Amino acid sequence: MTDAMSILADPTRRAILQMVWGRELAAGRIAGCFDVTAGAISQHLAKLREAGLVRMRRAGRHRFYEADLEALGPLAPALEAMWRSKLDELRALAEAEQRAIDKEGAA
Amino acid sequence: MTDAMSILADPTRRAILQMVWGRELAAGRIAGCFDVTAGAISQHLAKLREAGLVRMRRAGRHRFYEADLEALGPLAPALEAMWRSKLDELRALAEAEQRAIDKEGAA
DNA sequence: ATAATACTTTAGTCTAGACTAAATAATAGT
DNA sequence: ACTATTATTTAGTCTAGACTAAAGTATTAT
Repeated sequence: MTDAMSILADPTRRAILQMVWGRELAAGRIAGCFDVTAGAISQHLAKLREAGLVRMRRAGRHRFYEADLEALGPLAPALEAMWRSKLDELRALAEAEQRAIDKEGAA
Repeated sequence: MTDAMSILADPTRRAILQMVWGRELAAGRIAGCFDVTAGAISQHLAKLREAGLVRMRRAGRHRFYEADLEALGPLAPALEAMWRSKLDELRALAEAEQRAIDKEGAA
């Protein structure tokens, strides 16, 4: 499970990566956004780090994580595109719903 | 396990996808290239198909599979790049070995 | 009809890995 | 020193999913 694809198969790990995409974030801040325990998130962060997909920096009792876009290679633009199209998808869905509501109101 | 990333986490499935990248191939021809049973490969093909990552065409008692590059979206170029750089990697390794042999011969 | 070929499906096993709770480590404040 | 805070590590559970062997489904050939 050392290759990037296997690491990124887990949805939680992808969500983490998305959170630290282009900005540092402390482990606690990350863990706070999920339903699972801090321990579980710490394990995910360790795997991301072992695979070299994120960098870590200690500061006092905090540990800041950030995505390593270089290390992701060709996957970096792919992920960005997927996340962007996911957002586009949701937006399109919302618009379709809005149109349905408008139509209903006009009837 | 319906998302493309989870489907592609499995190395066997990635190898299959690579085999049917840009050319149709019968299930049997594909299965022949792996150590696992034909049943196992059939299961992998079913998953790839359910996820829409490959297309299937019946012809007599054969079933031809081919990658659906459209469906892969942003992952298509990423995979191509990864496979290319993998090949480049292997080539570089082979050249390094050749240099080592040459050097040894000269000593 | 019978048999052979090409695949898939099913039933059941086994393991990787995601999770929790609790213990441990390291730093900072009082 | 003691306590709180931040995070990791460990031990152990539970489930998804990859695999096999065997049975099932089509299709073609004799």
